[in-house]
Amino acid sequence: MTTKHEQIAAGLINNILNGRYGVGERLPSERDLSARFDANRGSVREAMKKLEQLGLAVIQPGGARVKDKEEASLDVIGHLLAQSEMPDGLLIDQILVVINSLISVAAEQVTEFASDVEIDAVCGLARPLYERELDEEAHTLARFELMTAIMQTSKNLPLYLIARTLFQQVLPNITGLHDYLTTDRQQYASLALQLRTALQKRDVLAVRKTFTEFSDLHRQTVMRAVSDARANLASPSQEATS
Amino acid sequence: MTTKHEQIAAGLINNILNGRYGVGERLPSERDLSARFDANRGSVREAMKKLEQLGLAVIQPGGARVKDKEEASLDVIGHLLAQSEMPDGLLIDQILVVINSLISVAAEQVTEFASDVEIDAVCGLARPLYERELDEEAHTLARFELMTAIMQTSKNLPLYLIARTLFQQVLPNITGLHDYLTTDRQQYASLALQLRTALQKRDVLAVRKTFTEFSDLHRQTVMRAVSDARANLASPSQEATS
DNA sequence: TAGCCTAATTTGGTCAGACCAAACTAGCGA
DNA sequence: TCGCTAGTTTGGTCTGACCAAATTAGGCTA
Repeated sequence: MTTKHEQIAAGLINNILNGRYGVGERLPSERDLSARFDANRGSVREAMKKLEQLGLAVIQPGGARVKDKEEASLDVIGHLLAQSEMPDGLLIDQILVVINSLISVAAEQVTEFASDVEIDAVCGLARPLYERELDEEAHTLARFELMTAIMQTSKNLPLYLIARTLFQQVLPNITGLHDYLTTDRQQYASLALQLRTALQKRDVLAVRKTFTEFSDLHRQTVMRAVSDARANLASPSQEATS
Repeated sequence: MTTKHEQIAAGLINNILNGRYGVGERLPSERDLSARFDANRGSVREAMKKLEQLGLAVIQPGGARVKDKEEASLDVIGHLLAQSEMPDGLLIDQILVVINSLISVAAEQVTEFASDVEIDAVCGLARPLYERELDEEAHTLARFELMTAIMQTSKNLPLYLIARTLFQQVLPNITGLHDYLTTDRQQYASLALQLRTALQKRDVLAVRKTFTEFSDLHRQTVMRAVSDARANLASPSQEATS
């Protein structure tokens, strides 16, 4: 069971993201909330603290007010994705765009500055993509691990923190998509090989090109799954359990 | 005066980032800390909540443990920059690399999808850079505003949240650099003009090219200031107060 | 002596009730 | 109608307490 202040925070977050509390509006007082959630005021305060950290509310003497989503922390993304049963396709696409951009930068940094050992380690993580037969879930995981490794090897802390945060927000919210994923393993394998040779030759241009293609492929794959899933959700057929 | 839990949190954050508490090590208990900071346990708990949100510690029954910086939230960047009197040049450079990458993406999105009105608004924000004579601070602010506008107009929420977070972390920590900034206004002006025409023609390639140059220039400017500042700090001369 | 298992202690999670200062509100008076 | 004031509400902090889980210490067994 989750702790009480987590439940309270989750409830408040949902209410805010659903628009049940408008921007600028005052949230109920801590004493109100403690009564409503049948909890102690201290617990409510801890939940409010979380809202403040998420950037969803400002807490001041006199009352807590709802802030605009655009002023929030990056961590709201996960909550936004979790709002509806099937995550918002547009939002996922936007996230992928960002990740793709960051991973290109990271890959260039790696190509230029990483040690041979580090390059080898990264290449090792690319291997499963062209050597082994992986099921959908394992394939997704392998891709994420490869990307994470590249980000980490880039030694760019902010970049890595952003990527890790985004992954953490996205991964738990796309489990429902696994049934709809149709991964073109062939193409991924060819790209993984391409990446390996480019990295080992330290060919920045080739790496960049590979990642552009890799990104496009990745984005197409996910977006196709999202639209399939949404279509299926709209008119559920016997495929739902396949 | 800041609130008590903020003071406590600040103290703990510093101690962690300074390495006074090693990774994996157990933090003092809430009761210990409340005695040490002469505060109530509830206040300490609120501070701990902040640490947890920052990703600097995990809190479990049995004790709170320090996490690795790499598992932290993006918000630690600001605290990292604030650690030393003069912000870490490498870290700032890494941040700029990320921002540059993101703004390129945003600019491309804007060029392709933004309405004419939005394009005009962005161009309006570029104007001060080539029309007016701005002092260092105003120039920096104008650049930030232009970048923020582009990010916002891109309609990519994650991208915008990341950029805004980074700006918020960086801006308060580079005020000490203003005295060392030597901005090449000529070049900025020319690039701003270039950007305007490229945007209005909706020429993606030109926009991309402009932003590559813009980014390089920006990065060089800031990095020069950082190294100057650090040199001056190492051997303070009469210039310090200029 | 080495290793395991139990019991005492410590720790975080929650609760109740209270006081203060700042912010807000309603009502009074000019 | 406007402005000021008194009362109320709100967040910030404090004291002290109980519970369950985790940790630790100790004793017991092999």
